[in-house]
Amino acid sequence: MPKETFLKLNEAKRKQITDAFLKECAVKTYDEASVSVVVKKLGIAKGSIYQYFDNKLDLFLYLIGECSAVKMPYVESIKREDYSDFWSYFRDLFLCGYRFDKENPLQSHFLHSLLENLNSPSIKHLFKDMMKQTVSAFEGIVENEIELGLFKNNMPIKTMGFLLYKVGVSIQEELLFEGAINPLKSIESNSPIYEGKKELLMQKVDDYIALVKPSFNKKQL
Amino acid sequence: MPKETFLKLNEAKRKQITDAFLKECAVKTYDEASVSVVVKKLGIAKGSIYQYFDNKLDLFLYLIGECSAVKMPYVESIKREDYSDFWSYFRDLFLCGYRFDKENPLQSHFLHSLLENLNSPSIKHLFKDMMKQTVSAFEGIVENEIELGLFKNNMPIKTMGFLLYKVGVSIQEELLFEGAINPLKSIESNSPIYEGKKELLMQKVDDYIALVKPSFNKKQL
DNA sequence: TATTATTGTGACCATACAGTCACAAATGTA
DNA sequence: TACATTTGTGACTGTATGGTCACAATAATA
Repeated sequence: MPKETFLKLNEAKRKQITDAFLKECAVKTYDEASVSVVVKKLGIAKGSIYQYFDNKLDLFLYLIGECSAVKMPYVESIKREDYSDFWSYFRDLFLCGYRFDKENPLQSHFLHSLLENLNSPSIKHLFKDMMKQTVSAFEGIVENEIELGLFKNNMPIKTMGFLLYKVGVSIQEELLFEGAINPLKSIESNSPIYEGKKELLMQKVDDYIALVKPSFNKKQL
Repeated sequence: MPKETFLKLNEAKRKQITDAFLKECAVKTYDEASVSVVVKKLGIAKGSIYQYFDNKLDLFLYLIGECSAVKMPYVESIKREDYSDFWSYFRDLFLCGYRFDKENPLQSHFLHSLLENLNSPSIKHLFKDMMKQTVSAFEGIVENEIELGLFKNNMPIKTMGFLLYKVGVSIQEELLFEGAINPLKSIESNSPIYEGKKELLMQKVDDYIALVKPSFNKKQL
């Protein structure tokens, strides 16, 4: 948690600092990201940062919290109950993500970059915990779909949850892998990751859904 | 490539050095792994290492090469042609991996640990290339299965290849995630990753195959 | 044995970083 | 204006690393 010194700062300066670190961390790993470098760019003293935050990790956690808070409303703007089919809900989640990305490029870039931090020496423990939560959320989703009679009930839930999680991640990863999106380039121009690539993204989502649906859905009799 | 000074070493010493670095790198990331530390453990001078290898990366690449060479025969001991069904071949590949692990624990540990290096700052470029090769190999597999009329031909091959690759990786990752295997512990006792866990591994493989098969296989008419 | 070639050594260099702290500047208060 | 409190500063510390190099020890050759 930031110290109150940081919270008492005027909004402009707070945003300036936050944004600078978001940008640094969106482009580099936690361990690569350098407080010294950002501070130089900002034109403020290094000591100041340590009057705002306990340490580098504290700062990083603050960034995660902020960006998550910004994204949350987008994700929560849709509810599973309003869909008869899981996959159309799943699909719309990506539309929400697209809107979030479009309206908050910097935060989107940062959250995307978190995936690259899974094995960062200094914070891998932390990320293991986060992943544990995410995966168990996916397990919950699977359980729910099974109760609804939509997903298969003859497969280990853990495996289904894990795979569903991996599918979600793979969509992003494959786009990256193919070079269809290029965060390092788009962040330079402060543009969203998926700028002008809505169709591309949703096509990939549809591909994955079509491919993966038969694995999860109960067979129709 | 190691310098010839290294190759001229007697086998015992060469193995001693290789093994020490394998162990270090199996437990830590490339960037975390420390030449200084290993050298201390070995009781030799740091300068010696730099008479054997150009630099740390050269050494690391040597380790990859050696371990791959050891694993290769295991993987190549079975051929797709000898199976009527892709998934039984896929399954047997894991049996081969199990044997390799059992007979070469250290090398197995090292190769497993490579997955944690995907985003290591100093070598991520290198790993992107390796992944590119792997994924395109999986695309080749998919293409072949399509030609055989076994896999669906109405899905993008790239996506199918990428997903198949992810499935393979996920098996290992989920076992790790669940704590079913514990490399950091088993390497301490020089025991294989899957010691006494053959059933566990193959059960997971079977689960994944059962789950994922409907996504890839052409529907029977 | 004397000379040369090869291998081994470890103090040392350059580098980079997170985090500190004595001090300075600015702001608030009376 | 005089004092107190909060905020800002940047040189400095401690720490760790990969890599070097002048030199020492050993092995090979004659």
